[in-house]
Amino acid sequence: MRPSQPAVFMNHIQLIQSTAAQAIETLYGQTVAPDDIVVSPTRKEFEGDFTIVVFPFTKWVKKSPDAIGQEFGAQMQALLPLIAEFNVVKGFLNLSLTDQVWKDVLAAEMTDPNYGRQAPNGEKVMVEFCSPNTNKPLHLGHVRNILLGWSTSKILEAAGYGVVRVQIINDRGIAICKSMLAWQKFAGGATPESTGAKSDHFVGDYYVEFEKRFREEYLNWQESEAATAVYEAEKKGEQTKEQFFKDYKDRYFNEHSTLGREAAEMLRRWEAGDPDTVALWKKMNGWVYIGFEETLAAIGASFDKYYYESETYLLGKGMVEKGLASGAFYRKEDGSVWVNLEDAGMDHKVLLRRDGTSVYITQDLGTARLRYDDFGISRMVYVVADEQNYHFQALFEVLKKLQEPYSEGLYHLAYGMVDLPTGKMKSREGTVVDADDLMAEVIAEARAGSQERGTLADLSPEEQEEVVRKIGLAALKFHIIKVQPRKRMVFDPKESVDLQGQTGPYIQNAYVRIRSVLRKAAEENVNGQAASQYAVLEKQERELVRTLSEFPGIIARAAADYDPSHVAGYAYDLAKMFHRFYHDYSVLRADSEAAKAFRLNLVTAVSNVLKTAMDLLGIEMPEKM
RNA sequence: GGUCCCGUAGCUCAGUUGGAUAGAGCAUCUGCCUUCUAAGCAGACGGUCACAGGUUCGAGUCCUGUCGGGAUCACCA
Repeated sequence: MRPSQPAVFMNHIQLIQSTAAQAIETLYGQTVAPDDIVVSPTRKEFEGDFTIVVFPFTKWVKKSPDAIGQEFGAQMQALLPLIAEFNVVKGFLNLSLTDQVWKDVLAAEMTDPNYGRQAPNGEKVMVEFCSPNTNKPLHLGHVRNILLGWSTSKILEAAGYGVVRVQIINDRGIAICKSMLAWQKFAGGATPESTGAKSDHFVGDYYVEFEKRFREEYLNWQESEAATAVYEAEKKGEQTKEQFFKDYKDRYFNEHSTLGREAAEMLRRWEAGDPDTVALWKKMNGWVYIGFEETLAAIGASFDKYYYESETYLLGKGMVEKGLASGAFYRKEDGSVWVNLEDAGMDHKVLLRRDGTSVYITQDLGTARLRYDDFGISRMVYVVADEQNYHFQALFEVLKKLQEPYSEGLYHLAYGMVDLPTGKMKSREGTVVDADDLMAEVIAEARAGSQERGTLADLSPEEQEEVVRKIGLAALKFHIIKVQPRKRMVFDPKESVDLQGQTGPYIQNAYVRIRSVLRKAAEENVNGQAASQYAVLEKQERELVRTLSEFPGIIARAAADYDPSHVAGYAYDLAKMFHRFYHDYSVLRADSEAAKAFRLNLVTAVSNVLKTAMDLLGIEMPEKM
């Protein structure tokens, strides 16, 4: 891969900024940092490519913004021959670059398929995402997580980082024991093979079965004398029986429930390494992993390494010892170990229980170190829902106190919950949207749309299905990834299968239209060689080239912010601009050979950028649709 | 109660370090396919940027407060 030049867009703006700084020096005798001068792309209702805001200059000269704009524009033009002309509207100086500038950047770099991607910068970053529990299949929340993690990792790669993708799988604990117990008691030896069920769903069904049986058991118990006695003894004020037992559920599970006791007993046996229990655990987790792999493959995500909590949950004690030795942590009289995070605006946090066992954060300390030892990364990104904000804040502070070498490069990519139009997803109420079902649904919708149009008739059934898969997944993925991560989002299944408007398929369609033009161009032996003869660019053509020139900067910003939605928004804007151009102008029937050649290069560049941008979002492009 | 996040059109969302008349899509209505793919284009309709102050030549954006929604504040994970 030949890496592209550094961001041209930044170069043009930076060039104008430094020239403006020079002009300010000359005209007003002031020294200003180029970065402090506001230069932005000119809004489309005005004439020009870039705009300088001259309002701030009134500090130095007693003139109207218009007068300053005029004299400043003239000075800029004198200093920078690339500026063809300028105009002043209110306090805004609009500069137009020469056609030659735009023709040059288009020809020099934008027709390269790798345009926008930066050369390796030698830094390695790890991205952790997905990280499911093994008792249930993946759902819509995981889908958002996976899309964010995958996309962020692709964007970091494009920005020049070496990327390691990992997930940590919560394969232990009471949840999977519930599934194990329910299977043991109620399955009668059934397996995914014997029932034909997708294997992670099969295991999830036993988790649901456990919860169902437990609920029945609890309801029955509530009628007993023992339950009434507990209620009478412990109710608070005027609490009704119903309210009381709602809150009492966890204590019932731990103190009275037969199923609860059995599940807890199973967890104890697992922790003790009981061979039968471990064998059952391996069997059921094995089923889950097969199902997860199918789902991940369908989404199009893959990982370099899997970490398992069963292997990491005891890690971190050594680091706690180290922190004690260095005085970063302290031990209470009861033997528990704590860290004081008050200087970071937080509380004291326990790191080891008084019996010496680990807590959640202890494990993450050890895992962070393990990953550093495994890969030598300098940065780690954790894609985890925002309910864990406090945990990661604390984790990062603790790692800083331990002076871990990667501790300045930690980032929690927090994202908001996904709600449905009907409200929150609740597994207890069966409103969780399953990942496999969701993908099947959007693909079915794309299939229906495609059949209606009949544009794929000349493809084989397999090829048609491949196109339909790409379209459906594009709709789903774009719908989710276009929203800023930190925002809670409402996911309306009806809207997610929309194929028109601000959607993935809309962008795919722009690409497909270009591919069609390029196929025709090849048939007609049209190529881009005469492009340099093209004299005057149309306004829409200039706007397209300028927008293309923003692409490297967009990638850089998305990488710096860990925010794929920037790329999504940009891809949509570019596609929209292209669709309008396509409607208003013809490539292959342009007035001159020069125009034909120039436009061929232009749409080639647009197709490259759209394809790259969508690739960074984990979305594939079809050749036809 | 403390801390953090969110609040922009009927709905879903954009809105770079403060800059021009706050933008898209969906929905509703109206036009445009013998012409490179109409999953498209153009137009109409739709706003007290939650509210109130403040800073500024200029605030959706920054500061303070209020209201509404969410998360979190375990020797759970």
